[in-house]
Amino acid sequence: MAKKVKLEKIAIEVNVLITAIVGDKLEVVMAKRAEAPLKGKLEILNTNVAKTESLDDAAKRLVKEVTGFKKVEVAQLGTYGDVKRKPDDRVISVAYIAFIPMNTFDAKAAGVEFYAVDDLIKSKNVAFDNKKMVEDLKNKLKAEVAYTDVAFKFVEEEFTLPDLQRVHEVLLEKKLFKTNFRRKIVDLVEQTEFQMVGDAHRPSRVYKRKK
Amino acid sequence: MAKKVKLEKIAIEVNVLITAIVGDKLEVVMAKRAEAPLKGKLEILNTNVAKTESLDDAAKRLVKEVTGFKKVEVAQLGTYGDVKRKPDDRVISVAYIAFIPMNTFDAKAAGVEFYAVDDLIKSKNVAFDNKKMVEDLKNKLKAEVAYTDVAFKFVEEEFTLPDLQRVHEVLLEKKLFKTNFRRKIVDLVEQTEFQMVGDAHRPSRVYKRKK
DNA sequence: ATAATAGTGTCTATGAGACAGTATAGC
DNA sequence: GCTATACTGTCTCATAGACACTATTAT
Repeated sequence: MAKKVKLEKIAIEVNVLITAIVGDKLEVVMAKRAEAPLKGKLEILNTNVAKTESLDDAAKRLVKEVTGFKKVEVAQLGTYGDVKRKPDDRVISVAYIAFIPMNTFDAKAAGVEFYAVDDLIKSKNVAFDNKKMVEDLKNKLKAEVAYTDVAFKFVEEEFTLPDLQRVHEVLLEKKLFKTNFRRKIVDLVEQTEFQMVGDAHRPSRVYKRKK
Repeated sequence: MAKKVKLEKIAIEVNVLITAIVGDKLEVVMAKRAEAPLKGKLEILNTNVAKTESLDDAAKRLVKEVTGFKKVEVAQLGTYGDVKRKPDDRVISVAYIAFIPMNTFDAKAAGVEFYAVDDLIKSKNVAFDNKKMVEDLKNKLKAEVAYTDVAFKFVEEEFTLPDLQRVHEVLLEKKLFKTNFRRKIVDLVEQTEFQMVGDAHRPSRVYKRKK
């Protein structure tokens, strides 16, 4: 019954979808390919994995290089291993999501660019199977926001409830009522002694997660 | 900013957690290691990936070899890439779940053995990081049963509602009320013209999924 | 008839959805 | 004052939990 299979080493890389809520859109950092194949098309940031680093560490290293952050949070999205996913070589990609809290990363200053996930999904300019990864990203976040704490990863340690609500709304792709949203998360957060000022309206209170 | 990284190919393999509901337990096929390192310890079935097959195909091939099934359903669990996850070589494992509908696979006849997930998690006899994979399996299924159709993968195309309920109960690790369970899934299934006979009690109707 | 499990009807408690209202900032 | 958004109270309706009841089979 056992079948003989040729044992060859296959190249492996890590792709990282650097992801943030920008305005009222879910966005991800993409790069224009500088070389053939598919020169000029958009691709997800990627790196090789060193012999001496774990997959998680490779993903975090890439994010730190791009953002300059000391600490980054990543989660696996999935591993993409179709034979012809890249035209030339056989490369298996372990895709990670990196969560960037809103308004903490100046992409322009870092020399990279965010793209709206919904635009990428409609685009014809995305390289390899990277559109599939972006779709999987969107679907995974949408599914998980309802029953996990993933939304907190898109805000800083201290945040306002309107901001946190916006994260939920963007990921769920629908508006929520303030009352109902707050009722649902009130047990998970606690007020700090701060509030946001400077806007021409009632200031929002600053909260943090309850331990 | 970019860092130079030694480019070496790392070995990759596919692990498959062949999973079924057996009685009122979640179980998975494990094998006793015949060779060092960790000879005698239990490990998840695994295979190399051929240059010409996708990761999914490698996982399905392994399951077909073991079960003799023509058609198998698999889903990715995650990819495990710590540097020292195996003592000798650097091997990255892409772990898959294979769903075996209840009472369709005679493990003894196939020369393999099911182990209860809860026992494995308590055991000191599991090789490498395979206990982590088993834990992840359990947690993923428990989380997903509530909001996905994963429970249907553990029953055949035609099934009884008591069986489907048992799948939910085992994965959720709690008893459910018949009425409430049926109310929740009634819209997803339709009765066939069959029923189960032979038991000393009222026969259960046979259902199938609604399209 | 008895035992055992399948299947149903329905009360109640909880939580989600909707909306109206009040509060507080800048201008 | 006006405008804009933060925040709160509460009604209603849908769904989940609990439990009592009936149905049908083998022995």
